[in-house]
Amino acid sequence: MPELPEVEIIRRGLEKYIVGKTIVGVEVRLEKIFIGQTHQIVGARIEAIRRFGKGLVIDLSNGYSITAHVKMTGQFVYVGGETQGFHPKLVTYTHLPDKHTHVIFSLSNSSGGVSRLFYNDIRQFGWLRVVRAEDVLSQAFFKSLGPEPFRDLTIKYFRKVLASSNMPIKPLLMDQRKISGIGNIYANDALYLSRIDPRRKSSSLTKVEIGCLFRAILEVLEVGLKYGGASEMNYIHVDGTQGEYQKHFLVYGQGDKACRRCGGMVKKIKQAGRGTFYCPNCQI
DNA sequence: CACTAAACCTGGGAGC
DNA sequence: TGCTCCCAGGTTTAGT
Repeated sequence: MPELPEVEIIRRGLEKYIVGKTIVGVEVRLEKIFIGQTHQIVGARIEAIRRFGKGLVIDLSNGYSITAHVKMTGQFVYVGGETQGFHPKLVTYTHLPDKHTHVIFSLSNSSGGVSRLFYNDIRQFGWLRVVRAEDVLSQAFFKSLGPEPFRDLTIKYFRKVLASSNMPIKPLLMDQRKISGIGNIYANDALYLSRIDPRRKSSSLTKVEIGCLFRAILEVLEVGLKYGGASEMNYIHVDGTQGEYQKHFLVYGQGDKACRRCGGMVKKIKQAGRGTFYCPNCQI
């Protein structure tokens, strides 16, 4: 379920553990996951980690970058001296690689110590792609992304997008071409927080409702970040620990449970093929 | 162009 | 124990 907060937490983890290290080897165990040639990245130093929407970019010292998308079940897990053996929340990844490990990077630090970064992905939907640094943003995925919260998404643009769409508001929030970073969990929770029915036609929202929803989006993403993301399915941090936001869901995953605001029954419906949770009593 | 539906995959849970 | 069926959701592609 990685959305903006989860991918940002992964970005920070990669920044902490792999920036400054040199790639000394790459083992690709599942060809379709890794698009590119391993010789393009072996020998290069990792310079920076960037994020655009739910996509990651690992910039290397030789003019290449590795772009990545973890989709729903991808994991980057670093195993080295810095992460070994003392985390109370560690989800035990000392047994890596396992059958879901598709790419293994061997890294070395300036004093020659070797560590490893594993890319695991149960459902194999994610991808890693080697591209020239200058071509990253012209790659189809990155090119298609709309503005994102906390960066270039403005209330003015948000009003314009909503006003010009006949879609229900919830699928619109998840449309990465219009706004990037929001997925199913945070779309559900932002609409709940702003008391808006997810089925409402986007263009029917009033100026006040739009302002309220805009603030709710920033709020839920911030809370998600604060708790280290939602480890509902397979998402974990680069050091192998779990996020906690799944313990603080407002309405996501609460089907047939009591609404925490009014006590009414939370309803689950399907919109554009995705599960939608809302309280029919307090979301109007 | 807008929009929908299926495809990509595996694991976990329900029902039998 | 083990079978079938369904569900999870972020793109990506095919189709209307």
